[in-house]
Amino acid sequence: MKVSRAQMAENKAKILEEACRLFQQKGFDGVTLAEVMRSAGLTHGAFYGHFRSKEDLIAQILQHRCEKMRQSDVDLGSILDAYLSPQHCESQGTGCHIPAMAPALGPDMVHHSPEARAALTESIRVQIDRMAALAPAEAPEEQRRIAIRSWSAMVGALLLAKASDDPALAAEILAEVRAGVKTGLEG
Amino acid sequence: MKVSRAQMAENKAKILEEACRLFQQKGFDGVTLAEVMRSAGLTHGAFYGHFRSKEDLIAQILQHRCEKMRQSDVDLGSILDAYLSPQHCESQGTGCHIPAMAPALGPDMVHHSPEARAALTESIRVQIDRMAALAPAEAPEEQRRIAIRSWSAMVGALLLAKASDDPALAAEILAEVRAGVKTGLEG
DNA sequence: TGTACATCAGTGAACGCGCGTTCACTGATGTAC
DNA sequence: TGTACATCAGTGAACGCGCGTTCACTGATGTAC
Repeated sequence: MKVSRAQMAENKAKILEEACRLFQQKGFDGVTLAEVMRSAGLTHGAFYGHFRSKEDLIAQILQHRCEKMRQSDVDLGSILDAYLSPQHCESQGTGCHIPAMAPALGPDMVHHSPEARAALTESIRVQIDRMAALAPAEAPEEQRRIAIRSWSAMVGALLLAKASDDPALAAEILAEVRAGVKTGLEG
Repeated sequence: MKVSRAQMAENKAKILEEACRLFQQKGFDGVTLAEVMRSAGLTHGAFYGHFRSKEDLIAQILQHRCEKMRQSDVDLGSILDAYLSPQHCESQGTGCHIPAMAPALGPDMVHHSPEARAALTESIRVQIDRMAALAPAEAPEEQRRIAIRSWSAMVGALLLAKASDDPALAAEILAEVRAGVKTGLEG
């Protein structure tokens, strides 16, 4: 049953969106293609009409996300709150962006395709630049330093909070790092 | 071919060691039991003489590491250098400890057994306490804050550095966070 | 505008490989006499 | 101390399940006349 071109584009977008959400939640190996396609409301066979392989999927997701990041001028202050909130740490379903994907996909990036790695690396660069622009107006190198330290702390905090089985400890880690990063970004 | 009790204990220790090294390098799903056993110089069938399952293996490793951490009074300053050095980030083979495992295993900890999760959570607590003890002698709560922020930044930095396909960017991230943490720990 | 047909997105059964797990067997260990 | 035997750590072939991938088929789309 062929569908209209518009519908097909919509389907592909839906696959990308659902896959992104699931990878973010469970990591690359923790998600099956069948699961992705089911979430997108299709059968697994249709997958290969849109992507060459699972590896190709992750590369396209990262490229797509990186592009989106470049375009949008989000208020990082509010991202910080959302990103490091206990709710986000637990549910993760809402929103799908590089900051949230990094802890889930970073570790086994080594085994992914050059395309995927390049896209994630580029995302890291963009993220650092964006955070640097937010840092109090000192020398640019100092802004960059603050950005790198803040961003690292955010990624590490989310990872540790997710790994912890104690919600209180997780909340403490997120709160401390959120406070620390805010102080850093306010000078 | 039965082996002596001493040899058997040695074999189990070797399995734990090699598995730890491999998991740290490639993550839980990236390593097969056959690979672990081959590295330990045994055949894969022998695995179930020592562990109930792959899941049991990761739990025992984390418990073992946590215990070791509690006992040893390592100089964290030197750990910091080693941990955040570009060499360590790339090779990873040398040394096998919670700080280095956290970025590799943290993300999919959600899917592991309660035992494994508990052991890792306890390790996070121990690590925070140890770092807090190193922070300049202010109020204990302030020491703890510094420890959480520093440790998060270290974990995040290692993760981002590993994810990056650009060695220069990786080195920069590690260097900046190393410098930042040092400053924080020195007051 | 209406009809006939080629295209091709999606379906779902089937394939095949990899990996965790099992099991019958081997032969060295270590104990009982 | 020496011998006979039960134990059991390790071996390696085999199993079976899950998942990425393929493929023959379907039927709606959209184009050509």
